[in-house]
Amino acid sequence: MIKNLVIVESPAKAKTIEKFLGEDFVVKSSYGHIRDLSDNGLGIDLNNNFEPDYQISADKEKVVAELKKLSKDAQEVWLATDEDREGEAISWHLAKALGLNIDSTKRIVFHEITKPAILKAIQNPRKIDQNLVNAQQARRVLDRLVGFELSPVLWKKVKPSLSAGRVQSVAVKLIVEREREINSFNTASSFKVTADFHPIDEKTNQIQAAVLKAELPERFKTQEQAEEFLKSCIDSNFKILDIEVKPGYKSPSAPFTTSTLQQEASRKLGYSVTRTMQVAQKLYEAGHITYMRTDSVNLSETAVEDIKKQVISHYGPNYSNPKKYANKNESAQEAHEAIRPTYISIPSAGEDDSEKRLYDLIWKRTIASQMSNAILEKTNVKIEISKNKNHQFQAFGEVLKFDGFLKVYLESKDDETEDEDVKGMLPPLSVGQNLDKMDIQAIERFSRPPARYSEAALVKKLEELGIGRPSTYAPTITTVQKRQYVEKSELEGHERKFQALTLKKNNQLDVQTQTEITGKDKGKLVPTNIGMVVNDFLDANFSQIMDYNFTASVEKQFDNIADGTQVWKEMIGSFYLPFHQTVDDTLKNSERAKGERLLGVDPKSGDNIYAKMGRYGAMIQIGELTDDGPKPKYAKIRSGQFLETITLEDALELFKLPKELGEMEDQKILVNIGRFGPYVQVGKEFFSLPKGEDPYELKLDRALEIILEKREDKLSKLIQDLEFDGKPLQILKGRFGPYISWNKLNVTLPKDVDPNTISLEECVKLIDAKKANPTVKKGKFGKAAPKTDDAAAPKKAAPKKTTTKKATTKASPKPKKK
DNA sequence: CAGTGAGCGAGCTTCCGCTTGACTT
Repeated sequence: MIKNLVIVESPAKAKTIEKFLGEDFVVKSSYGHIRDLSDNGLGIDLNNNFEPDYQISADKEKVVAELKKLSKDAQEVWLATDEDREGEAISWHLAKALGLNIDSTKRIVFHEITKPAILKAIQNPRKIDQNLVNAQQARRVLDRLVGFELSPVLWKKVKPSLSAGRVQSVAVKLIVEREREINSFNTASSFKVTADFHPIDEKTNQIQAAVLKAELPERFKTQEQAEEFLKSCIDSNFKILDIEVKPGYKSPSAPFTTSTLQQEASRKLGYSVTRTMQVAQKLYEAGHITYMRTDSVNLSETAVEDIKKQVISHYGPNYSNPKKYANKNESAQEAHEAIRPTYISIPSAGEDDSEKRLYDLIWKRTIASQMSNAILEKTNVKIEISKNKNHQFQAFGEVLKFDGFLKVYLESKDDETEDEDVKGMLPPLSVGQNLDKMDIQAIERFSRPPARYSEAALVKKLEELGIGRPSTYAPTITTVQKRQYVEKSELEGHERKFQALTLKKNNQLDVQTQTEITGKDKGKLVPTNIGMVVNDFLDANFSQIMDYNFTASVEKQFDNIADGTQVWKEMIGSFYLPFHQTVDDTLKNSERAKGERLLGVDPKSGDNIYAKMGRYGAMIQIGELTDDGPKPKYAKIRSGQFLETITLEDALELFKLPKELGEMEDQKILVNIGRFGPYVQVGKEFFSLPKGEDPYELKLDRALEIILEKREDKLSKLIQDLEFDGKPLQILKGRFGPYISWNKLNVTLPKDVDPNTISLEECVKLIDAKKANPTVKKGKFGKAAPKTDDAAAPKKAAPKKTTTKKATTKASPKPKKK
């Protein structure tokens, strides 16, 4: 018999709260949502005013059963899920699933896990807020409708198994549009002028050792203009025209939210967003940090107080500046605190290096957020050029007068500024002072296209648009890559020439052509061909969903539902009817989307050459498919090439394979690209090219090398070479020990059998046994279902939702035995 | 595994947001 049962969402939270509440309270966790729309079909009754069909999620049946038992036993049940839309819905679903009274069950909320906050919550229970629950139902139903109506359109009009959704499709759109901005970017070059001077002592006229670095605020468009300017410096005198000193300051950043933590961990530690979340989860479970999925920058009062003490004792009272940060983001729901160390007095925590580094980052950011501004003194110096009054050099100086929070932490920036102006201390200077010129340089610089999104930069953008939630940022990025809409870039870059003009101290003008590497980009998000085709199709037909403001506008309506000023089913109705009409129209009227583009004409045959999507990916086609004419020729596009940018020359290049390299053992050596990548072929033997090797560049010697190497590899794995039923039967060394390979069937040998002496009869027995009882492949990742299971596989009783009708038709097995 | 790109049809795929483990190969 228990007095009080409290249900929260996270088990780690349950443990902490149980300690605060004492022995009259048992605290359990629901592990997030426990019910969801049925996954058998749409899960929404369109004929009954969008009535949702909820079911207990398969992996939650155990939890629900346990909670049900405990709640029957308890005198009082307290629903303490998070204080936001989803949390309210979880409470409601719990009440429904556990059979609790919706009107009398106590609902409590807190958004920080501190003893006073919990005790206060217990003092102030309320009822489940049905309006807020309805707002969540609207959100859920809308997402299901959008996802489950759009995806099938893609299956029919683009390719099977694709997906679309309110969040993922817009994420892909951002990446596609950015890539197009880069493609259409016109690089312009201009000349940036920098100069070094020595100050001259006003009394003694001595040239001093100190160096003053200056630059011209304007840039020159042409080399001629730059040269002309440099020449005007030859006989000029230089002197200080003006010195302006201004105070400045820098403020610390707010404590971490999920999104800012992902960004900083990416910039400072090089973690992917998934890695950041995994490491943070570990720290959270160990009790080192507060909850890591949050959109709030708020710190609890006790935390602010603790941090203040920590700052004063470590750095002194001058460094302390306790303050509250306001959330910039309108869509924030602030159910939790910001991400901070649970105990700020512990400066280091974590099991391994990656945990320690992330904790360190969180600790510093948290401390810094409650510290004083850094105070700077900024100096701007103007330098006169006696023979060229149209221009003035400028020098910038920055002196840190008080470091403040910079003692602990400085936020990084996304764009590594190319020629960052070195702002340091300036030498002592005075107005009217003469300067001695050293080298003056005019270097050609190129304008840069916008940067591709990194994972974390995409998260930042999505958050700004109010799209997605802290718990979904990392999964969304995984999804768009899993669907192969987006890839991580691996661009090597190429050389580019630029001009460097130097006016030497001796007034000689030196002109040099130098080279730099440009266009190198690794690990950034790049759209694939299929990503672009799907994006364009959705954008053309479903502009409402693809609008960056779509989420914001439905969020406004969800807010109205939460306020009780809008009825959720009416909101869904007014969205769904026109939306569904568009789906129908698109299915009926739109062409299959292939991203087809006419590249030009084949110089050999005179046929048209197209770039387009085929069943097996992006390809180039020469000639048209007609009823009677010759078949078109096809070639697969190479990775890194795009349907929308590939040139005719590059396309023709693709048809240079298959290529004959020479002969060996009276057979031709061919090189080609197959379904599984590039390979070399001799007779009936195939050899995959090692990764990174270019089949177009492959030479005969290297091909022979590869062939011999691979043959040796195979030989070293061969233990016995036998024959059975007219087909070779081999005993091979494999990753999981010795195995039999025969007729595309692999059988691992039992441990007690010697692979060197096993007889053919024994092998056949093992093969027959395997055929009679093949191991069942289960597991949800089993995308690559083996196609060769000819022996009737006793499929495990179909997991869910196989209607009886389907089951009976399936139950009569089609014997395909040979 | 290895020169696919036609068409038909059955049966499958799919969303977003809450939470953690249990699983591969």
